[in-house]
Amino acid sequence: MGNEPTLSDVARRSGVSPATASRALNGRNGVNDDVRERVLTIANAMGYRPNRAAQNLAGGRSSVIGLVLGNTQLVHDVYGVSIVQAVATAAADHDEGLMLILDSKKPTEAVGNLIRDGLIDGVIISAVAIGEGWIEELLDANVPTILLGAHPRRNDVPVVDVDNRLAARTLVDHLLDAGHRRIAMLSGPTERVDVHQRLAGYEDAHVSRGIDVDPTLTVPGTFSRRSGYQLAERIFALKPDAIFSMNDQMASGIIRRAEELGIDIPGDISIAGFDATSVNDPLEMSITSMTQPFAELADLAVRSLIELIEGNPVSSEQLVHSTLMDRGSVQVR
Amino acid sequence: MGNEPTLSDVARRSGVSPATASRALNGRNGVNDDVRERVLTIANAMGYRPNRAAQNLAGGRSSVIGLVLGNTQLVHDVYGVSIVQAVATAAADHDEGLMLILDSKKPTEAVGNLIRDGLIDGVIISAVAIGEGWIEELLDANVPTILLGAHPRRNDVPVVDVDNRLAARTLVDHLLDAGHRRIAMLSGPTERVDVHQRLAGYEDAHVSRGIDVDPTLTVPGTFSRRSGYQLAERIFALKPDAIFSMNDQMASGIIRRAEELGIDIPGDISIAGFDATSVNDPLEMSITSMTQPFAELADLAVRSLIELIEGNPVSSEQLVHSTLMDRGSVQVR
DNA sequence: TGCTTCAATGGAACCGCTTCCACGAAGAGC
DNA sequence: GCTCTTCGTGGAAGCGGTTCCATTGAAGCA
Repeated sequence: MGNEPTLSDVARRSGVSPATASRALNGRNGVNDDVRERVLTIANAMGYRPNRAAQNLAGGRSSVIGLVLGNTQLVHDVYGVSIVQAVATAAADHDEGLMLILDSKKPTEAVGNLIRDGLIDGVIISAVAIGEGWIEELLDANVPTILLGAHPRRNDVPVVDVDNRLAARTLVDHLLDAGHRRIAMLSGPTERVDVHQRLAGYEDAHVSRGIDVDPTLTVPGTFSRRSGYQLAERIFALKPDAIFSMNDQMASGIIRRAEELGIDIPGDISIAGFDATSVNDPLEMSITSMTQPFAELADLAVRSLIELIEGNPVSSEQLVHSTLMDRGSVQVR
Repeated sequence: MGNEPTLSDVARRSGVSPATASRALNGRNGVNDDVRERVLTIANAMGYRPNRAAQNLAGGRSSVIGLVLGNTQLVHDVYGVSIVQAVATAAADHDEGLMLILDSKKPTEAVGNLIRDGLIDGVIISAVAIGEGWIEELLDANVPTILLGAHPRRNDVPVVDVDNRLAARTLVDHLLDAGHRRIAMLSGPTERVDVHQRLAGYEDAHVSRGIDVDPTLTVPGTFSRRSGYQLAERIFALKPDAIFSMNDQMASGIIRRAEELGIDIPGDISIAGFDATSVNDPLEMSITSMTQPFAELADLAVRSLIELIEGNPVSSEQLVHSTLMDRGSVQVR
């Protein structure tokens, strides 16, 4: 089995210099069209693939990006898993390698090393990692970075996220349209930006109809299913018509508790979630929810990161639209 | 901000040639001890880190390995997720980068390209990917490969796996010890090797006590929770004392159905699972199960792959021991 | 027609590291 | 005391690309 063809091989076969061959293959201009075509054809015929290590050494890019998730326990984290899967796919689509960085011990160092080692060109940091102090360091480390989900204290790093505010508003509008008026909300950790955004959306929906917002209807959760389960009774005690849970996992916990208490969902209380991950467990009741457009988010994040790496400007906030999935857990009153 | 120090910088500062510095840093012999120490100290002080792309170009290794999962939907796959997390951690522990390959479209090409591009040195293929035809190609492609979970038709590739047969036997012994005699089994896809191994373990346990194995007690499932739920009634109809489900997810489906049918677990029927992932959902009943020692498996796989990459022999099958987690879903009769 | 300008191309340096090979000095063997 | 090894070391050649710079020939212009 002969060795892999190199650029020189292609050049020789094409009757040009390596320099020209390189230019032709990389779409640089200053190459005659017929020459370019010939080189391309021959390279293709030879099954030529550039050696990335060499490219990287010479040119600076490795064509590998990192995905940082911090020390999440993926097993408990549907959102995180979805992100991983989506970003992996998006990266592949853009012909980028994807390096997974879960190292919980010293991620700054890990990422810094990866960058310095020349192994990756930039990183996508998932919101699930945000809040861990080391991220700050990383953000200051001057590596091309895209945040997937906003950071509470940094607005100098481009963010890609779902339009949380609008999504929440859409969902609450749906609830209001269905005739509900006392809409309890199970929110998430208050330091999270998306939580605030969704809260704002909740308020938007109320305000636009002149309905007062009752702050006592909001109960802070932790995004875990258990948290929904445990806080369910407290929420039921608020006597809501409907419950807006900031993710499906908590909603599922609430439903579980409701079953035990003999509360009929959606007969007695409507419920709506977020992330549209309830599809996760086909045995659980499906939940009306706002989608996280993972594929879109991931694609946008990867594309933006590439722009950043190539030195192009990227707008500081890019929001992706979420759509309502009506799955029947909201009943018209 | 000055540029990263290079090997030459270190060499110059140490008063030696780059060649010697390289040898010193890489632990090659033929370097005076005091020289080596001096170089090491200085390199350390300068915060020197080798540029991997350069190392790779010159030496051949990239210090990045791939993890191939095929086109699984991670969201539905606790096992797969656990593998990802464990392998990521293990790779980091061994100072290897981890490239995630989920590309479902043309993974052979993807992996082949990654290897040829010089981006990764070898791959770990998870059992969840096995059975997809392209794996065959990949295995023939002559890249260092470790299988995490046995392949039905290949024994020429080193395998790392849990000792399925012994584990199943241990579990069934536990059931038998508890006084159960009619032990129904919800197995997995019959083409899977681990399924056969666990079946063998089930038989081992029976045979060693002179108990006849009743093949009608075995029902094939698909490892999904839904499958457990759907097959539950069929299993209940077998009037078993106990059920051995080949993973916790199916067991959880069975339990869900039992709840609905008013069957008391473990009062009426004991149940035991596999993988010990039931911890996944704190709201579901916990299930007596055999552990998948993910951390160990991953570590062993990574270490073995490194051996392979370095040209050292690796035994064709390495089994990791599983332990019984008694979580109370088995009741003594 | 003669000179400038520019597009197309090749030559060569370089990215940072590893390793082969040559060389000198010191220790071993006689 | 004089070769023969052996050990420690430096020089230099790549690894496979990219890119700067020089060169050339043709087109453009007066």
